[in-house]
Amino acid sequence: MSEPDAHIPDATVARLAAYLGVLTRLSDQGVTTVSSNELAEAAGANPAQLRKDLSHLGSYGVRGVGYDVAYLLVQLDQHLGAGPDVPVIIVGVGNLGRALVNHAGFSSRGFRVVGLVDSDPALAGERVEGLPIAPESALEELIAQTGASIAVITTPGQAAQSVTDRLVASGITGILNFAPAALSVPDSVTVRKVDLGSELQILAYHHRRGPASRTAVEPITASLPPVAASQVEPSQNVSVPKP
Amino acid sequence: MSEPDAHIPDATVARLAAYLGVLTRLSDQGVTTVSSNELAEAAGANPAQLRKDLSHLGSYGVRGVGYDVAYLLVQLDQHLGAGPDVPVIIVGVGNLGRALVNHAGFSSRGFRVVGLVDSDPALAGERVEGLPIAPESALEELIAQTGASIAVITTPGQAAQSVTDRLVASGITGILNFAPAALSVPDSVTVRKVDLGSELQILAYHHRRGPASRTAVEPITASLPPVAASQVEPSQNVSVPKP
DNA sequence: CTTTGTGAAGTCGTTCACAGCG
DNA sequence: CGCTGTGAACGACTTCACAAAG
Repeated sequence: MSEPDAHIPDATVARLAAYLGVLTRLSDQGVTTVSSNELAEAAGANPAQLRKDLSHLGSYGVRGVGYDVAYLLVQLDQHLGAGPDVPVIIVGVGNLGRALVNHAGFSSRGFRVVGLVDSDPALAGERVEGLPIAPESALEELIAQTGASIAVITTPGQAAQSVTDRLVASGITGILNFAPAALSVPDSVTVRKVDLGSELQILAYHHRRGPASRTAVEPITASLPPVAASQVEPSQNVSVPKP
Repeated sequence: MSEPDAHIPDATVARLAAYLGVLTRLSDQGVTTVSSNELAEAAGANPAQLRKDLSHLGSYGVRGVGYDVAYLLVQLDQHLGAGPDVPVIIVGVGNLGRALVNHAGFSSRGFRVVGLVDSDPALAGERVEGLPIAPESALEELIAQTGASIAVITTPGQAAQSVTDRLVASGITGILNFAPAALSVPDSVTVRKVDLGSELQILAYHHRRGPASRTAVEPITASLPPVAASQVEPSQNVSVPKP
């Protein structure tokens, strides 16, 4: 299975994104070669799993040596990336929305926040990190002008579904949802949900079980409920066992 | 399996946390009864899965009727929760850290941010939402004084591991990690990782596959790599198919 | 001799479908 | 008669272990 176009499991895609991040850092550090052992450890994964994940894309390693960082980086980018400067808009400019405008993790991956929208008229026109906040009525226009196909929702839960419907109608195909609500979208749209409150709740649960229980957590891109639709929870977890 | 103490799969725990959030909202709205169908839809899950999840805790429903919202809420709280006002500290007071200090999703779940730490001396003493920023040297003291057992890391990636080591040494048992780094911790500590850059990358991947491919995303508490250790990625995703 | 790539086996989680109970 | 609770079937992901390649 070295052919590129086959179906790639969701769990694998999530890990590939993590590998990409690690590779970018290694490349910046001047590292030229990595073995599956090294890369897996840096990404919090299992070496065998990493090799299998990579095998979905093709054979980019050299037996007896490992992987060329620069080359693998390019290959991963071609499979996952959408080129540099992918436009993203943020809907809901509260504390969280503001914090994400210049988020380093976004820009380092080639994403750029090109638009902000908020329903509060008092915010219209205000600038955050140099970017003006558009009124909610300008949502469709903003998407058309910026060409964004990915949106981040940081509104209160009750506003999330109506915003989502408008985003979808305007051609958005990927949504990162921080609002505490299950979004309903067509199968053609992918949703990943990040529920920070649930994250702490999960940590509290493990704590209550006592320091003795070593219940593994979910890996970043562990397993997902493979459904035809596309609501995903970003709360992926990665278990880091001690091999 | 109606006995409480059995082992609960990580995937289930993550969903239970989501159910808890939905139930709280329903309760606030005055809803007194829900069926597995209704609750599952609101949480973005499958009715059968929800019933199975709940069965890990016991039989709290009434056949032919559904679940009593208030009662189920209490039961879930007892299994997941750690009581009201669970203390949490945040290490790394950048944009993201500041945004999380008064995050509504935290307080509504009973968590309260009681301490802030940053390595930048220039920030020491500054207040965020009324809470003073402590110097890094006071980390251990802060944990001892507040009794926090859960920490949120929002530092740059390179600082994450050293901070983690100190947190663990001070008795922290749960870590929510936003830094782009795989943390190494003992089995007794649970780590959940949220990598926002990877989240967008995953969305971009699905976009590239064209609107035709309805690759399901990972469910919030889908499958995890069950390891003895406890590094989890919060990037859980939930697929929301159209039943 | 080292490290990749991968079929096969094993494990875990989700979905089905119905018995059980109100 | 409706809806829950659950054993059993199914499917997916992970881990193993080794052949192949450099």
